[in-house]
Amino acid sequence: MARASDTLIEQLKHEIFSGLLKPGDQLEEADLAKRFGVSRTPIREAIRSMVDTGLLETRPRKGAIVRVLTAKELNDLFEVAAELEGMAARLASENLTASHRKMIQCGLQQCVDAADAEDIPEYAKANLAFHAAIHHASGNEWLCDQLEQIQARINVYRLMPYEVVGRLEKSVEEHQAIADAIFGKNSKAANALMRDHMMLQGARLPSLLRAMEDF
Amino acid sequence: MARASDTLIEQLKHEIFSGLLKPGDQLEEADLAKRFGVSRTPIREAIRSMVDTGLLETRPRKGAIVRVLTAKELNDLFEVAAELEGMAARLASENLTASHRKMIQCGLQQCVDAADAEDIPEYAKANLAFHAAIHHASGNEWLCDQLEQIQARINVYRLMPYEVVGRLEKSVEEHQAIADAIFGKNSKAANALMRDHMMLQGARLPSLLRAMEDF
DNA sequence: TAATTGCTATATGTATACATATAAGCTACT
DNA sequence: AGTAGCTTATATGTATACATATAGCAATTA
Repeated sequence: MARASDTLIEQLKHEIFSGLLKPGDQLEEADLAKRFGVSRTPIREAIRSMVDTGLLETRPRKGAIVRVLTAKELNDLFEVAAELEGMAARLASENLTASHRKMIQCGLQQCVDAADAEDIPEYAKANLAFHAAIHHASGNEWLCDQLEQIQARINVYRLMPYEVVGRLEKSVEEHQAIADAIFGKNSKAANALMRDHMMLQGARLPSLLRAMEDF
Repeated sequence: MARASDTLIEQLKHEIFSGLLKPGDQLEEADLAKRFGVSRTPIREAIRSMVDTGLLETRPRKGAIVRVLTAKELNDLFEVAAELEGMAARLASENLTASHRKMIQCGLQQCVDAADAEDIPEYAKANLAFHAAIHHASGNEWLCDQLEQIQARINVYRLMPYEVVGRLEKSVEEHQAIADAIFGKNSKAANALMRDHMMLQGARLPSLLRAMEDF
């Protein structure tokens, strides 16, 4: 049997990503214990873990809340994400194998299809798949882990309908260019294109933050 | 009063960094509870936290051990460290303030002094101070946190006398060049020099790993 | 003699009881 | 009426008791 705390982490993450729990919402141990039908012990372990990964924050004697990021913190996060995504693209281009090539192409195709259908939620999924394929293609496990954590933190702020249809087209074009660079073993271009791609995402932060304040 | 688990984390980290606990050593909850005079609860929280930061690892139902890194994992770690250190150097050069400049210069001086004295443990400390100064100068808090975690993980493998005196001289020269590039606002050079500097560290990995196997 | 199966010891995972610090609300005094 | 101090309620932090799964070992059989 899997550990209860691990299950809890998954469920809490899901509630955060789906928007049920918003930044700033408080998590009371007794509440959660009743809701999930377990004792406070695994709840505490799950909270502790999520604090360590930066999804939650605690004030001493004041419990845990879903972490609220300031504009600067979000910006810092995107800056690091852009750097590491660029690194992944570079390494993927240098170490490309046939199977990884296939996975990247598959992710790309999902993006194209979702964009054609103008299906934004689907595009969000496809986008993650495309990036994850590149992460794995880098061959650096530790880099994958880091990017996964960063993605999780960014995703907390991704639930509002921030994608405009026009942007989808552009995003697909950028993805295509990145994939081409990787497949063409042009590691420098892959790195630069990916970084630019991420920076554009980050540049939309101000409007993202303004949208958040409506809640 | 600070939380017991936080104190425990510090103490356990210290034991790992000082070599009392070596990679592969098992941590039994009951043992630790007796040794530190607390119950198993804060012990478990501390272990959990250290697993999250990658210092320990657990097998289900088999408890925690100090994480053992394979050669590839250490290599991956250095690869990411080099990228992020390079990023920090670049940002430091772009956002340099007077006070940060002073801190970097201070760290550099400590390195020079320790190298002159051929004091290897002191040099290790000075080295960390120099790098930490650059991390902070980047102005990116999240980047600082990441680099701190990575440093901690690398440091587990840093207790053996791996520094030869000749290397100290070279390391100082490299530090000087990096500092010059940062101070001269030459962000591209700062990035490249720092990456090369870190890569050289990583290149010494094979001998490092061989040394480990003696234990 | 080797392998398989079952038992037992032990360490992890969970629940609950207890301690304690903080915050809020009330009362009394200025 | 406002503020200061005390009291109480509540949520966090810790300890301990209980449940359970796994690993090691031994005994029996092929």
